Amino acid sequence: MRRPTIHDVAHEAGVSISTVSHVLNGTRPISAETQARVRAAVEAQGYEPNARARQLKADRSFAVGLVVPDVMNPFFAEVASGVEEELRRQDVLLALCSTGAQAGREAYYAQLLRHRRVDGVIFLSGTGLPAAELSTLAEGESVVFVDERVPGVEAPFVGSDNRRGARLIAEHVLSQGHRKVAILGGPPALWTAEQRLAGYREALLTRGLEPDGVPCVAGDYEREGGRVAVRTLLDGPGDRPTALLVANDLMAIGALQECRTRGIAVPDELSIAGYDDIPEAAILTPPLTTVRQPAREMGRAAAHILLERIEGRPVPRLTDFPAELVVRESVRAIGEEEVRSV
Amino acid sequence: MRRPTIHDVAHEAGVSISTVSHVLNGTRPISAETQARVRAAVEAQGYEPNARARQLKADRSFAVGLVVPDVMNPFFAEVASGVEEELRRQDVLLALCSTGAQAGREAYYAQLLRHRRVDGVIFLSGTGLPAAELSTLAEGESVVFVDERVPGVEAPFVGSDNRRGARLIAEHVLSQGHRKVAILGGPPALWTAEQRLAGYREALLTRGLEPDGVPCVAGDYEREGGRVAVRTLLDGPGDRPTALLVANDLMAIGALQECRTRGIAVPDELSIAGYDDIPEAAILTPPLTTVRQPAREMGRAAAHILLERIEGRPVPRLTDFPAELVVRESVRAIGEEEVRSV
DNA sequence: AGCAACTATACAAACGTTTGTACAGCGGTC
DNA sequence: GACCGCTGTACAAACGTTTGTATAGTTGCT
Repeated sequence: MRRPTIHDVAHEAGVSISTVSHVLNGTRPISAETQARVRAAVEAQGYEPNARARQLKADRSFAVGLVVPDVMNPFFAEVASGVEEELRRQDVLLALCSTGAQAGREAYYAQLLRHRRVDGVIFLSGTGLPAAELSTLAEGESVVFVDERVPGVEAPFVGSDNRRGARLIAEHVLSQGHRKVAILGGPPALWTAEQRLAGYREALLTRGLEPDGVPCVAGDYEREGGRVAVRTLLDGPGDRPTALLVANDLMAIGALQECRTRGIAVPDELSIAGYDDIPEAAILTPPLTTVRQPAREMGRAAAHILLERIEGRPVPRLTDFPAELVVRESVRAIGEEEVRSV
Repeated sequence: MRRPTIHDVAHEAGVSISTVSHVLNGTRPISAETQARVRAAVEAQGYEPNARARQLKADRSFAVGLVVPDVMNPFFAEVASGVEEELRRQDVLLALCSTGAQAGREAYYAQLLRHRRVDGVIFLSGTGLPAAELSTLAEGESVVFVDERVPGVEAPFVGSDNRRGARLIAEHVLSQGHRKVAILGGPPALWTAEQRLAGYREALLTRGLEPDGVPCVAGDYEREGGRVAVRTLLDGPGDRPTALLVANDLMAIGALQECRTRGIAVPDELSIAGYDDIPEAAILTPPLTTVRQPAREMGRAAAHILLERIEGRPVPRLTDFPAELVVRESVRAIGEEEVRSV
């Protein structure tokens, strides 16, 4: 049973196809009786315009891609959720592309999305793919980058002030008296990782600590990676640190797990600070002190900007959200006695 | 700068457009020299076939929709991840649709996806939308349901044995000596909720308990919902239960939080059993005893079946994965003394 | 009565492919 | 030397819309 086309409707209504098109789109005045007949025919046949034909004609697909390292990462999931929320308001479909933080897959999706001629792409890169690669891949499409900035790329960017966020939390742990801190950073190729590191170092300097003196290892922003990275930190030479600055919450969770298996009490023996404020952060034991980024808002903003840009309207080159310190219980003043609440 | 079309390439190579098409698709033998000239022209112009035109002609969009209550729910995120993984192997795009478990949005997306003529839809319903609604909405599309079964619908279904899973975990807590148990169920309209409830009751009967005698409230499968639901359970008449059967992990987390604020020790004073084995389950304090569903596999299978069905090949009506008991620390034998491991 | 200015509709081109059909050239066969 | 079959290519139709242009019918003005 073939689905009816505009021809079938026109035939049944006894009018031309252009007339049908015009009544359906309201593109031109059509007499009331003709409209009625057309609508009746549409109803009778259960006609629905063929979106594919429409897309060809309009040279628009009413879909945009979202390239993201991993939807299972709660932070990315929240960004994705915000993106979708905004797109839905305009009946635009979201093509979800998870790269697993693999450069090959990121390139694959960039290419696939371009070949498919989606109307635009939101990039949340997780691979540090160089700007040159990305911008040729994205060439011709409207693109906006979110969260993770790719230096040297000219597209609009939506993010939050990672440097300031990192500084805030580092200052917080230092203000609690910690002098022996260690850093568990993100993938060095990533801009956010670099920014957060810079923020930590700023805070250290302010407190009179030599940044190059603090142990620092690079993680991969994932739970298991955080777990193994924290091992090298804990097994490293010198005294064990009293506080850990971890560049994202997922790795902080890994660190927490490692501490648990080693029997290191958090925060009594070791304070741990995270970044992102994913939903899990609040339900951990102990609840994680971290930095909140408005992930959903960022997703929404990115989608909004992309949509505006697709429409040809001018958009901001840079949209910056504030990052906010969230103090919970995983960071404690040094030497402070544990207080059992029950 | 207009993107080149097949005409431009044909012109530059001095051949007809059909020749270009045939060399690009290998649809017909073309002499080596002609091929070379065409490829050179393609290269020179940076030609890329217009997917929209191709889709119109082929009457395929090479995209499928995934309707899901909420990507931020880790279980659904994992299913989505599996779906995407499978689709990627065939260069099929995934349109992500989050309904927020709202029937209106579920209907909206079903309609949008049909209007957009995606090649198929994977439904993970979260609203208990009646079969009649859904099947008309999905009419004409290839559809497969995953995880959440909609009774009375004829489409292929991929799920896991919720009833057995629930029975397993209920038997586990009962085997630990608990007699005063309470049930925190899922949304009554949902099939999984009903199945899990049935499984719990089976186990209760086996152990000689009267199912109607155990307190039972309905939750919404979400964290906050679990939290408030557990309140009514804890504040209910009669003795406080010693064990809670919670129909999914998210609600179990909510229950855990509520217990923490009330100062109820888990599992010492109250055992809690979950369902789904989301990644968070393992990192909670205490780690959650729960039932594992192979979410990623289910997603993969659903995508595979959908793809097969789109190709017109026969597919199984029912694909059932096993559910598996995961014993961790949130359920403890009754009366057993707490043993501090450190 | 004739013409201008509408209004409502029809016609046909265009969007960029894929693919069935036609045909030109050519070597081989009787 | 006419015919057959084969290879390589061109032509044109079709997919289902949207939209610019043309036209028929009506009204109103002089």
